[in-house]
Order: sequence, then C-alpha cells, then structure tokens
Amino acid sequence: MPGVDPRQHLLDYAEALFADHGPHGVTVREVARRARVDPALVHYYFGTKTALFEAVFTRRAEVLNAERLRSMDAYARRAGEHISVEGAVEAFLEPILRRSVEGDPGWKNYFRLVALVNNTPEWGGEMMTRYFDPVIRRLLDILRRCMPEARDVDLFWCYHFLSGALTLSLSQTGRIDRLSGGACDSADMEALHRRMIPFIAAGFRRVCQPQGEAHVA
Amino acid sequence: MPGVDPRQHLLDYAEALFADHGPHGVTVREVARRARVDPALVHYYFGTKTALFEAVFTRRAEVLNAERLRSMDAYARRAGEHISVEGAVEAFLEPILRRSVEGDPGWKNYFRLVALVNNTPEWGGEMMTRYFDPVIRRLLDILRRCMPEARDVDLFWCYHFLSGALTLSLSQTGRIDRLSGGACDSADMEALHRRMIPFIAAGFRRVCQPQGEAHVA
DNA sequence: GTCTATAACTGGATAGAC
DNA sequence: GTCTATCCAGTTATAGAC
Repeated sequence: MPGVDPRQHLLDYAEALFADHGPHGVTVREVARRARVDPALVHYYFGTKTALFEAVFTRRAEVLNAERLRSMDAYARRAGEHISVEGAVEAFLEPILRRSVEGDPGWKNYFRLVALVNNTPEWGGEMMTRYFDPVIRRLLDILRRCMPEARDVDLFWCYHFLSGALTLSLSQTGRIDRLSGGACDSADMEALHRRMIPFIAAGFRRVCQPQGEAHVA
Repeated sequence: MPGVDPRQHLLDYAEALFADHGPHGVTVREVARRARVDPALVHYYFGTKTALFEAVFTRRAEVLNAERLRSMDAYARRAGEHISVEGAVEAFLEPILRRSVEGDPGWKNYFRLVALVNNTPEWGGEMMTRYFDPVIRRLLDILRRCMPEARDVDLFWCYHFLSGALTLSLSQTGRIDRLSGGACDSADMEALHRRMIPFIAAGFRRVCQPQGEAHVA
C-alpha cells in the first residue's frame, strides 16, 4: 500500500472490529490480517492491545469534542436570549448526527464502539468520563440558562437518558429494523434526527421544568 | 455446598461475570473458580460456553416477560378508558424497576447483562428480538390506544429511545455518579424511577402526538 | 456426578534477522 | 521499518478414572 500511513490503516480496522465484538472479542492477529499488515507490526506501532484500543478511542474523540464545543458556543451566541432546550440539544448532537447522516464508515464504526463502551461496566464509567465530560458540562450549562429553576440532579439524570437513547441509536444492531418488521431502518439517521431532538427536549422540560412545560419556544 | 443446585450456582456466577466483561471477556475457568466448582463440570452441565451464555440469558427472561405481560394487562383492565402514556410506560417498566429497587444482586447483574447485549452488534439485534419482542408489542398496542393518531414508525423510534435510556440506566457503570461529582447515585433506582417515567412519556407524546401535547391525563 | 489429566489450539508478546 | 520464528501462558473441550 503506497502512500498509506499504516498506523491510521490499522486504527481503521481495529475500530471496526472493536465496534462489532468489543475489545475482548478481537485478536491482534485478526486486526493485522484484515489490514493486511504483519501481526508483529501492531506491537511495533502500539505496544500492547490495550494501547491500540485507547488509540482508537482517542483519535476521533479529540476531533469530535472540539467540534461539539464549537457547535454549542456558536448556538449560544446565535440564539442569545432566544435560547431553547431544543436548540441546545440540537447543537450538542449535530456534529454526531451529521457525520452519521454523511455515512462515513469510519465514524459510524466509532459511534458503535462508543455505544458499546458506554454500556460496559468494565470501561463505561471511567472512559466515558475521561473523554466526554467537558462537552456534557457545556451542554448542561446552556440548559441551565434555558431552565433556571432546574435542579442539577434532574439535569444529570435527564442527560443520562439522552446518552442511553443516543448510544443505542448509534450502535446499529439492527434492532429497530427487526422490531418494526422493516418499517424502520436503523441506518436512517435522518429519521433518527427528526425524532430524537423533540423526544429528548420534551423529556428534559417535563422533568426539569414541570411547571413551564406548556410554553414551547 | 450442601443443598445447592450447582447448575443455578454456576448460572449466578456466570451472570455476574458476563455482565461485567461481556461473554468474550470471561473464561469458563474463571466462572468455575468463582463458583468453587470444577471447570469440567461447567461442560458437563451446559456443554459449551455459548450454551452457558444462552442459559444465563434465558433463565430470567422467561420470568420477567411473563410478569411484564401480566403487569400491562392488569393496567389496561384497571385503567379502562382512562388509559395514559404514563400508565402504560409505568406498567411496562414496573417489574424491572421494582426488582432493581429491591436490590437482588442476581437481577441487577442480569439487567447489566441485558444492557451490554442490547448495545453490542454481535448479539444485540438478534437476541433482544428473540427474547423481548412480544412484551414490546404489547406496550405499543396499549400506546396506540392512548394515541390513536400515532404513526407506527414514530412509536418504534420512541420505543428505541426508551430502550436505550433504560438499558444504560440499568448498566451500572457508575457513569452518572462521576459526571455529577457524586450528586447522583446510579444505584438509586427510586431516583431513576421518578424521572424516567415522565421523561419517556413526555417524549412519546411530543413525537407521536404533536398536536395533543398540552393535555396531560 | 465429580475430578484428573491432557489434547489441541490460540492468545499476546518479543528476539533477532534483514 | 518489516517479517520470521518462537515463547509460553492460557483457552475450550474431552477422555477416562473414581
């Protein structure tokens, strides 16, 4: 393979395999075989299998986090006083949903991996915190401005529901396709986007702002 | 261990380990070691590691599904014309949340395992469908009566959000504890219950019944 | 039913030639 | 940087004694 960085090449295949089977379900040899790279080179580049896993997780996290912070800042500036729960959630999710809609297979694999990690006790609590907390705090800051009377514990729990709904939707298990007998397509990220924002925003309002539920911005 | 069924005993320890690390992260030897049972007996009782995993998953699914169907039927009878989205979701979730509140460690491990499976492409689509679809169809039947104008695709997507929010909440990764700096306790299933029902019900209404959002039952 | 022994194999990791 | 050869710990699974 001329002109290809073998390091990035390995990360791509490791990402896809880790997303399907989880780190324990993947062997270094299998990653190397798929990438048509010698198994010993995986250790040359990354040292250990665990380090390879961390490298996969880090690579896109940094790109994504930076963009999500920009997206929320831009929204807050743009909206000014007319800030809304829908707008905040939209700004938080947009960088993820846009990449999903665009269909880049690397990003789709990455999101499946995040979903798996998020729901696995062995890594979930620690890794998700380490990589994504700053972005979430920014979202909650904006939501506090929309709902000044919201209690922090309510905001945290509602974010937890958002996180679960989002990661399952990104995990692409084909679940909703089977459940609906083909009426829904788990790869249709446009359909997801249209429903997810109002669903989540309505939930936040109901729990965090029980009195003011009626006035939708 | 006198008077203990070694089969159930093995299932308990396998359940706990599978829930923590996923099937690939667990060895038959480790299950046997924890259960203080000879490794060869695992094969004697269950045949293969995969069969052990299926046995773990099946054992409680049957108990739980039967009770969830009863719970929803009882609610539909009791509520009659005054059926509500909140009530339907509550009836659907009650058998799960009650067991979580009661704190039986076996059930808590099982719920963590379901969360992990739900978000792993390797098994998620197939196993969740095979075990849980009848219960979900019953929920959607009741919701259709609450929201006659709801479209099926909307109901399926909203259920998907419910499923993601629920399984992440049951996965007990300690995520929300860290995120909230200790203000929330992921093991506090009462706190979960109080917020989850209104959050999910509001989301369903907003997406499936955009016109009638104002009149809460 | 239970345990010992072992077959047959695969895993991560490395030393060292090129 | 790349690849061959290999170490060795650990894997599922089973045969066969008790």
